[in-house]
Amino acid sequence: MKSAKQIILRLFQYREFLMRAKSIGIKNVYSDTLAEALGSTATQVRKDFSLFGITGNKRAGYKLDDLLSQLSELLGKNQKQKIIIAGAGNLGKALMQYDGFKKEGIEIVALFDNDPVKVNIESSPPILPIERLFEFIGKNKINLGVIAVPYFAAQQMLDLMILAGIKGVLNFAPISLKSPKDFFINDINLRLELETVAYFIKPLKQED
Amino acid sequence: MKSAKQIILRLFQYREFLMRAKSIGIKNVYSDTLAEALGSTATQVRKDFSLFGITGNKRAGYKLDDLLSQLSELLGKNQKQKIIIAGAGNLGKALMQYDGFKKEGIEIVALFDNDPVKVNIESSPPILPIERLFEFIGKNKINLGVIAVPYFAAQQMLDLMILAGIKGVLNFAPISLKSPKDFFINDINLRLELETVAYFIKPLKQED
DNA sequence: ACAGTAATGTGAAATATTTCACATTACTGT
DNA sequence: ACAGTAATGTGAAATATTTCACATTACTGT
Ligand SMILES: NC(=O)c1ccc[n+]([C@@H]2O[C@H](COP(=O)([O-])OP(=O)(O)OC[C@H]3O[C@@H](n4cnc5c(N)ncnc54)[C@H](O)[C@@H]3O)[C@@H](O)[C@H]2O)c1
Ligand SMILES: NC(=O)c1ccc[n+]([C@@H]2O[C@H](COP(=O)([O-])OP(=O)(O)OC[C@H]3O[C@@H](n4cnc5c(N)ncnc54)[C@H](O)[C@@H]3O)[C@@H](O)[C@H]2O)c1
Repeated sequence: MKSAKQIILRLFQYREFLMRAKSIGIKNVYSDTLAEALGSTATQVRKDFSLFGITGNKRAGYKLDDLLSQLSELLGKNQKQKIIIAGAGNLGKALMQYDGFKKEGIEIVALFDNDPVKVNIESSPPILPIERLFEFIGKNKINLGVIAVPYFAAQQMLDLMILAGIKGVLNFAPISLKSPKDFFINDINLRLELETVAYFIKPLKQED
Repeated sequence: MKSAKQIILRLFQYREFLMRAKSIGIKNVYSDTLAEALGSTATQVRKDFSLFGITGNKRAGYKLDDLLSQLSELLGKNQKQKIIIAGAGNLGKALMQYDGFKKEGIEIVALFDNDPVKVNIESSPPILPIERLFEFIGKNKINLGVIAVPYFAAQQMLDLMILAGIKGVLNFAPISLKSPKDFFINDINLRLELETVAYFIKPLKQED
């Protein structure tokens, strides 16, 4: 099984749509429905399912509840996920205040910062001094971290997290981090994502 | 020329690294240097360049300044880019306060919100009432927008932006938006990005 | 001056991903 | 009861992307 990041992201998107469809009372969907919703194709949808052994009903599409539970199981959404965030700046706090994680079983259990002004053990989740990161990860068996510190602090933060037992991170620092092969890093560089849009909307010169 | 989003993103990453390398006094780089820096391969780097007609010096790699200016030209970084943000919530404000855009020629000229409490025409950039979005885009010839409103408001926001003359958006709302074919949308769903990491660090069952 | 070599640049091969084409199947309607 | 059909599921084909292999070239060192 390859499970490239792309396919997994699509499976999450299918699930996302299905949950919304369920909430408005829909009971059955077709590969076509999913395709339409994501701007993809019906074949793509069925191929994705086929790759993971997810099946529907010939002629009658997919029972929404069944499909949803198959996807949830596959994607590991039946377990809760605790995460910590390194860096309680603009982005760290935006994530902290976002209310969309909880209902998907993602709990931000703490943020960490080296700026005493940012520290606030009373907030929910608490913002703790960075010195407590290592111990906290171990004690609470956290395996997923978010890196929202400036780029020059990102590698040391990652090293510390790895040492403490973290297995994968979502990294917002605009720098390519080094890690062991079995460690999973998902890099998101928001500025580059913005610049990419800018590139594609530029009037083309003589490209063909 | 295909110019898939992926390649363009890599070109931006090369540029990113080169700027940092330049700042520490490096004058020459090799495809190997770039590959190492991004966790890619030297062939990939040269192939990417080759596809866009970027050339170096056989045997002597690339002169950093030359390469940088070729990439900058190609990626359209010689022009400034003005952008607006719809939604001055957690994420909109995080972007507003981020200081890394300006030095890359990206200027957030205004945010827009329908919550009077959020509006602040004195801030820099100003947070304006949503009613002014349409007129503002037209007057200031903005062609790039960011969607940072809740998902239920995202499509109407996009429609409005398109009507006003926007050519592409970075969309944070967790929903697949409909737009004309020649309109460019870059979707970023932060929750799914986090869930993807969670998926990959799960102890595998019997996948092979 | 020139041999050795370490780099680029790029077709071709390999691999990954998407799309096509169609056999299979179960529902629907009479 | 059964013919028609509208859907799935999936090998095979097509396409896209990455990697290989190596000819070319210009620098380096003597
Ligand atoms: N905010 C954005 O819109 C945006 C856009 C693109 C990229 N990014 C990147 O995301 C990351 C976070 O951005 P931000 O805007 O939240 O930055 P920020 O400066 O607002 O916050 C960074 C936080 O990290 C803390 N910090 C610094 N060094 C630390 C250390 N060694 N240990 C612990 N904490 C430390 C700081 O005290 C601060 O609170 C940065 O790498 C930034 O380049 C952010
Ligand atoms: N903050 C995060 O970490 C995070 C994570 C994942 C996804 N998202 C997505 O990003 C988007 C923004 O998230 P956020 O956390 O900033 O949300 P938020 O609720 O903090 O901010 C949304 C803002 O949009 C404004 N708004 C609502 N309807 C509007 C309308 N019709 N016109 C103009 N303004 C309107 C609200 O007043 C608010 O200020 C949302 O779609 C959210 O689902 C955010």
